[in-house]
Amino acid sequence: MEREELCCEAYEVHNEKLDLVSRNMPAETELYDLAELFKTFGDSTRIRILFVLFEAEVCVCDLAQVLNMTQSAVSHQLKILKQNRLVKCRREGKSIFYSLADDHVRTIIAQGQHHINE
Amino acid sequence: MEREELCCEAYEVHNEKLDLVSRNMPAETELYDLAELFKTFGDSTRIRILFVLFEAEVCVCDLAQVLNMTQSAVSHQLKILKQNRLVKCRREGKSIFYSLADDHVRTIIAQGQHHINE
DNA sequence: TTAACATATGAACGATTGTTCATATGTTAA
DNA sequence: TTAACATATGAACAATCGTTCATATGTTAA
Repeated sequence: MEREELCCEAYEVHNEKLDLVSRNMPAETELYDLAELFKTFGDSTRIRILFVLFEAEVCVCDLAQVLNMTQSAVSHQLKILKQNRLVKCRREGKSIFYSLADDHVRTIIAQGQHHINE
Repeated sequence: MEREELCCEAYEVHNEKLDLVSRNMPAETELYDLAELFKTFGDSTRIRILFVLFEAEVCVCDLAQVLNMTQSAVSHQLKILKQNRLVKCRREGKSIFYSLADDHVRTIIAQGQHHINE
């Protein structure tokens, strides 16, 4: 037997399981990146911003008005969403228009909705 | 025109967009629940726990050993995962075995992996 | 019942997070 | 250039979060 001591007094079964687990555990960096991605979805303000972008490409001041937030607060959250590649933006004159970066965002939130509505 | 003042000096277009947005914005409680769900995924310790449960139903002390964490820390995180219905558990003698609550968990994490690996 | 094991939980701590405020950057029209 | 508009950003603050430590609860065997 490989391990000296084990909990639960059920040695063999546990070793089998744990070997299987370590074979399929992603690398440390991927685990960190995954957590970071979901952390980005884990705030109702950012979720609201994303739902706005589901419907339209909008500028920062419109987001602030619709969500009843300060321009600064919106801008800070947009930065986080952009850093995690959930949104992209383009400049048009004085305004900067934000939109969804790709369709994974829709899929992930849709899966989340399925989970909470059952 | 409905609104008195608007930013970006582009009144009509914005009103159209914002009407569309407000029609499709989920209720406050759903936004909050969604954020709460994703917050649960937003920690690398909990992600690691879930990856273990992808492979096997395990007890708390095994999780602690595999993840090199204290039993207490694991137990606290399992409570959060359980509150958000990501895992379920059953007692077998002195041990309590944890497993995935449903397959949404796998799907959501898989979507997350797709997003970060592109 | 008692002792040993497995898990859960409350308090406390440092660390992280989201907002606000003030201000900086960038763009356009005059 | 200057003024006005749109957005970004750094510092500061309260609030939330994850871990640790000590201890409580629950189960089993003796």
